[in-house]
Order: sequence, then structure tokens, then C-alpha cells
Amino acid sequence: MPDAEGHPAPEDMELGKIFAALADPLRRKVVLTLLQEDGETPRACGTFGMPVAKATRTHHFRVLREAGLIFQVDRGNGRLSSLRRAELDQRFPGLLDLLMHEGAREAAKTEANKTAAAET
Amino acid sequence: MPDAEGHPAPEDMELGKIFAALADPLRRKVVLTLLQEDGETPRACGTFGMPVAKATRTHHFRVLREAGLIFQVDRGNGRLSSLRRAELDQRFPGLLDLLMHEGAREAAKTEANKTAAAET
DNA sequence: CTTTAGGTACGATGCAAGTCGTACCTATGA
DNA sequence: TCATAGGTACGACTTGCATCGTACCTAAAG
Repeated sequence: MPDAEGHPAPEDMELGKIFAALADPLRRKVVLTLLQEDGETPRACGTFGMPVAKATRTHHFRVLREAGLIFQVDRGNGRLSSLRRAELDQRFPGLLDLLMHEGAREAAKTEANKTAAAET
Repeated sequence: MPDAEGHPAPEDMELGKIFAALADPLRRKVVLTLLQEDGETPRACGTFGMPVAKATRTHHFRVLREAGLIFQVDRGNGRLSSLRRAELDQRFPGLLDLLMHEGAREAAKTEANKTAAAET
């Protein structure tokens, strides 16, 4: 049963919704950013550099929230998002590690490309 | 670069496609079945009990194949599917364990429901 | 109080995905 | 050889998703 803001309880999270949410590269990047920043400091929705309109951003964050990936708290002006790390590790063990692994892999690949370009 | 039958090499597999493929419950069930059967014995496409038309089944198996989740071999009449277990464990460590974990969880929940119904 | 910044709600649109029926292909077996 | 079973190819339909513009809301700043 989700709460008033639409956050599902861990036992109500569905793997299908999690996968569907993470299938989109923009949303995956948001989760990865939160994951890598490691900070418990939540970030404002607008600070992720998503190259889309405001309305679209709201849509993506809703998908992430309703899947159970992020927790959003209303701070009057602005809304802060944080990763539901502990609950996700408990409910879907290995999921966040998988994302982290892939993030590192892509970073390495990008770095390799830059190096190759510099050597041209 | 995929081969002639559309199987991508491990380094060409994309997490986005994997997640998109596994977002569908029918496809997730196919992978889970292969995962649990543990057998190296590949199964024919028609033996998974998918409640859809033949053409739809072909579609789902193509998505799984092009994402890199399954390997299909043409056996003249009939086509056998097997899980690309080793490659997936290498490329996306933790993914199959995550699926297995969720499969066990759902099986337990279903069992609990049946028990509760029997006690009514 | 007015402005401004961050987000949401709503409606519209274009595109991709899941579904199916039908026709066709290929081996196996009678 | 002919029928049958398992799959694919193609086209069509429907639904859902990502996207956006616009209007609106709320709090902080001036």
C-alpha cells in the first residue's frame, strides 16, 4: 500500500515496475547518480541535468517514486529525492550492485574513447 | 555485433534492453523457468505455457534473444532455447541471482496463499 | 506584495510495444 | 507423398509511454 505521496512499501514493490523504470536511460542515470554520490544528502529534482522539459522530468520522477526506487520529500519550494538504498538492498539484493557495476563499466568505456580520440 | 540469428555478443549487450525485456511478466517467467530448471537441456519455445498466440510468442522470444538473455538453436522442426547463463553472470553479475531470489519469493507467497485458502 | 524559481496537473501528440489472424516455411512421420 | 506440428513474416489494431506546452500552485527573496 503506497503512502500519501505514492511511495510503495518494500513488500509491495514489483520487480516488473522496477525493471520498467530502469529500462529508460534517463531514469537509470538518475538512480546511478544518487548511487554514486553515496551522500545521504538528497538532491533537488532539477539538479540532474535531464535534457527534457519540466513536465517530462516530473513524469520520470513519478515513475521512479512509484516503482519504489527513490524517496521524495517536499521541502516547500523544491522537492528532494534520495535513493531508497537500504530497502532496495533488502528487497532486491544485488540490484544496486548491478547498476553500480554497469555504471563503472560505461565510465571506463567513455574514458577509453576519450583517450583514443586524444591519440588521433 | 549480433550473429546471423540475432544473438548479441556479451560486450554488445545493453542493460536497457535487458531491463526492458525483463519488464514483461511473460518474458520474465520464461527466463525464470530456464533458470530454475537448471538443466542444460534447452526447451522448445512452445513448452513454456505462454497464454498467447503463436505469433506473439515468437515476438517475445525475439525480444529475449536480441537482448542477449537466451540462445536459440534451430533444430529443423522446432527451435530450442537455453539461458545464456555464464555470459550473463559475467556481463551482468547478480542479475540472475536477483531473478532467482524474486522467483523464490513469489513461489513462497503463492504457497502461503494456497495454505491460507485451505484453512478457510 | 510582487516577483521568481521549482514542481505539478492536464491535455495533446507521436511513436513504440503487445496482441492477433493469416499465410507461409521446414522437418518429421504416417 | 501428403498431412501435421512448430515457428516465422507480415500487416493491422490497440494500448501505453515519452514528450511537450500551457496553466497553475507554493514558498522564498526582494
